[in-house]
Amino acid sequence: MPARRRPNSNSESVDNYLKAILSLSGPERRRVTSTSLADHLGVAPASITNMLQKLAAATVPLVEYERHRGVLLSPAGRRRALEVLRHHRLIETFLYEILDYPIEEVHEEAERLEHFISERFEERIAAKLGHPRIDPHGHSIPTMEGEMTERNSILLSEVLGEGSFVIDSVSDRDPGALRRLKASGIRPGASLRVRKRSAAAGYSVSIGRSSRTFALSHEAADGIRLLPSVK
Amino acid sequence: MPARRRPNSNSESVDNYLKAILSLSGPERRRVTSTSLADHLGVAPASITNMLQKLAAATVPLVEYERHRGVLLSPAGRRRALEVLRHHRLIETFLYEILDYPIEEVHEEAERLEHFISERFEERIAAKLGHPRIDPHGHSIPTMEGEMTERNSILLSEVLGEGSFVIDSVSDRDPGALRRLKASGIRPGASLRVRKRSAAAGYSVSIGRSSRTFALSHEAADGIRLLPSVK
DNA sequence: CCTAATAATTAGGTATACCTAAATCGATAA
DNA sequence: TTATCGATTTAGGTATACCTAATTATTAGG
Repeated sequence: MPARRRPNSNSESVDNYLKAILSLSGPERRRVTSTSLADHLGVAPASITNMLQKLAAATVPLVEYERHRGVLLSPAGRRRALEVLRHHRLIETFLYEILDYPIEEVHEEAERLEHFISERFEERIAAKLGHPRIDPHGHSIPTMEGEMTERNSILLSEVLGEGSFVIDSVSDRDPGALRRLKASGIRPGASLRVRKRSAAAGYSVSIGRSSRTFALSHEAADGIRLLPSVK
Repeated sequence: MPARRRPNSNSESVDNYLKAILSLSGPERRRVTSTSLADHLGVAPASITNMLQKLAAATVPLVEYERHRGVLLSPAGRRRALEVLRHHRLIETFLYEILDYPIEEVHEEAERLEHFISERFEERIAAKLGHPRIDPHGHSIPTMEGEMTERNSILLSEVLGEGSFVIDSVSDRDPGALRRLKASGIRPGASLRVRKRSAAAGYSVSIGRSSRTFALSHEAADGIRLLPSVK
């Protein structure tokens, strides 16, 4: 019994499985496959099956699991996943606002600390930050009650034609990409105009009032969420 | 291989063993017995032996261990122990100063987080706090280079007669005791006068200029370090 | 100097969270 | 309908960090 740290039986690993399922199942709460979890978490598919069976068999089941049919979060699993996600985004905001971290470094630190902070820590940084609802990447922060407002943003990679948008959020998973986007002025709230799209070359976009365009790969476009421009 | 988190092969458990050895071996760097480690860490003596053998056999040994003769930290072990101790005390100071934690709650949170913060986090909170050298309990914070200034304070429990002192530090290990001490005005920097001592009943002391005395058990006296009053 | 008590170690086992290799399931294409 | 292929699961192992019970060292007393 090494983990006397979590009396709630939620280890760091369990937390990460729950977060991954939350993220991959999307707002529509689709069933999530073992393979996509294995990819997302970087572990062997067999390990996924093992863990899902364990999570489903717990006294308070954290997932709903059927062999060969993927998983869904149970209410308890969803609750915990949202709590960890809240931790993650509060910590990111805190590192960025209070400790002056460069934006591309907040994710990695939050990814570790999210599992270990207490209720008190959560509450104190939230208070210090004025109970923020959005993190520095533009993602919304679940409430203490486990509610998360979903904006109906779309991925830049789903945009087919030209048009004007406001940048909703930017993925935090790749620090290098994030640093490059920052350098181009791509950050939540900025306006973005799609000039041209080609299946092969990706996108040609411009930011703000500038007429200078630059290229974005499809991969980069997969990390940028947009809202229709209100203008 | 669950802990890809620590490429340096220092798990949370290893960190805790190193810290315990550092603390128990004292400024004189006495050899530390398995039993005292088992007590301090709350694990079975057999587990101690196992871990010490592992730490001593590592490519870069973290302890010097001889069967039946106790352990000492190796240079590498001492370096890591002081790094973790620095983390602990910086985090405590940070929680107290920046996040307005009650003094008796900082220890437990720091105990968890000390293992997981990055170099950057350490550096940022140190900067934010103005590179403090003393934590809120009066303990000195090791430098980034792994040096720790030792003041030659004495334990209240070692005081035999009457006398006047300045409180150097207060143990953080028991939140309840710490809360009671705080309520009595016992905190680093305050002056303390020992009025009476009896082997059975403990101490009768007064704080500051007050003539009001109160009682301290021997147990409480074991958590209070004193410096001679300079007056 | 020997023995009894105490301290420390060895032996053997548990749970977590991974892994690889082998087996099996299920969806589709002939 | 069935053969096939990719997805998934089962079987069997590893390492960490604990545990208890049994054994062996050390040390202090008679």
